[in-house]
Amino acid sequence: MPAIRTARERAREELTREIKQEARRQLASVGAQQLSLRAVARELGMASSALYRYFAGRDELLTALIIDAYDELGDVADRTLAGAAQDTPRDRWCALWTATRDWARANPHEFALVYGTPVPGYSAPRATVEPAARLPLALLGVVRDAPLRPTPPGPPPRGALPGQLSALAAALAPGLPPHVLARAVSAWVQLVGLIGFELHGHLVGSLDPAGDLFAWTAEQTADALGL
Amino acid sequence: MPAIRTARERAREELTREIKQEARRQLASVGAQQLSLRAVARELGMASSALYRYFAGRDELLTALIIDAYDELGDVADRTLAGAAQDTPRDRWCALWTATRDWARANPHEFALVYGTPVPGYSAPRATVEPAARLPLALLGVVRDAPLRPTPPGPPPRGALPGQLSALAAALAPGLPPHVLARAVSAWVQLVGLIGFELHGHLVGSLDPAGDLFAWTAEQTADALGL
DNA sequence: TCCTTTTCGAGAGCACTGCTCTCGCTTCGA
DNA sequence: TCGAAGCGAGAGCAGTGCTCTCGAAAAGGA
Repeated sequence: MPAIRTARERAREELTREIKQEARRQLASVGAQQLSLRAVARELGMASSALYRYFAGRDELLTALIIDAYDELGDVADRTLAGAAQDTPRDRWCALWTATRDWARANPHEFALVYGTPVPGYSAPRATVEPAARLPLALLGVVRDAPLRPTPPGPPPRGALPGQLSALAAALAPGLPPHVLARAVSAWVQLVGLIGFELHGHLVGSLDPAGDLFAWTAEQTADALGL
Repeated sequence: MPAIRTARERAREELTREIKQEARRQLASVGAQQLSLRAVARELGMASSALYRYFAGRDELLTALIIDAYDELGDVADRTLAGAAQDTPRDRWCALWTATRDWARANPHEFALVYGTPVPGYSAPRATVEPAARLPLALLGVVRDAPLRPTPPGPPPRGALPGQLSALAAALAPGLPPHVLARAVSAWVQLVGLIGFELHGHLVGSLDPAGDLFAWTAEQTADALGL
């Protein structure tokens, strides 16, 4: 019954949204480190102390922004896949890569917030793991649902890795060979790592602009997976 | 003539070193974000304002720490290669990977400082690029000096990438085929990306502990390079 | 309708931060 | 020897996250 709510509840929900919205604006313009509760309150025309009625502190506000960022990236992935339903799996894979990079370049601070250095003493709350998994799940879904060319097995997993891989496969992609799953994880690391390198300037002077390197890496990983 | 210096010069050098040392200690314990000039000064028993005689500000102090961290990582790489001079190139490659991960796990805040989200509005000064290049150069050196098994060429580089790769090859590893150089770059991204994922908790619950995944990735990249 | 309980916003205040400026003291070099 | 330069300390400014209290407003039971 979302219609019959007290005026207080509606106001609270609206203000919570406005606070997040303004915080997001500041995040986009100055980054997470410089995000200031007082500045958010100032911009909203309220006392900074009043903000604590809605968020327990800076960390909780940042957590909300992290979840939003993960969800937005997950939405981008879902939309991309929906728009490429008729394409080959390989094209869907590359489309996901491109969409992720485009989002990251358009929202560098949001990308840094979720895939960069965590804020100190901050450990991701439970609520973040589900939205965080959306992008890797979308990537894995393309691999899972595709007819894969056979690929050479590569180096054998050792130690705890075979168990970890089979547990992961059982939960997410039953039937996927372990070495393919391992390569999918590698691809995910490459996707995020390469975007991070580009955004944080580690490629400046050698491989910047990185668009073509990025496209090559997407194809390289698709090859390795047998897509 | 480093012997004949005024007392002032010697004191300045020593204090500069002590400031960096204390800052490093704080960096290791609380991270870059929480690094406080005032706390450093307090610990050294001096007024915070006096610190500005030695470093123009927090950013400059952080830059000094960044350079130190890159150099320490470079030293680790050099020492590792020196200690593995008799090993096969493949073993040298894997030893570099392991040493890098070990250093990162022992110095997570330093790793985050150099490979994590840059501080806001901060762009790496010229002085950092040379020490920053030491680890990738060491990795590339192993590949350059090794007899490589022929590997399938993989997807062709397009757009600006062939030019970037040949310029890079000309400067660092003449004669290295472009697709091998591209894979070396990919491997570098994977090395740093995987360590970042592990340190920042992105693998918790699925592939953590990540030691065996890491070893597998090292071997996988070695295979791809023909090592 | 009244009255209690809960919710809320504002303000003051605390303990911090980075950074600047000034004021004396010490050291250096001509 | 004496002026200049380097240096440390202190006060101060503007900003931060966060807490506490107080009065007003809304909510809901009697």
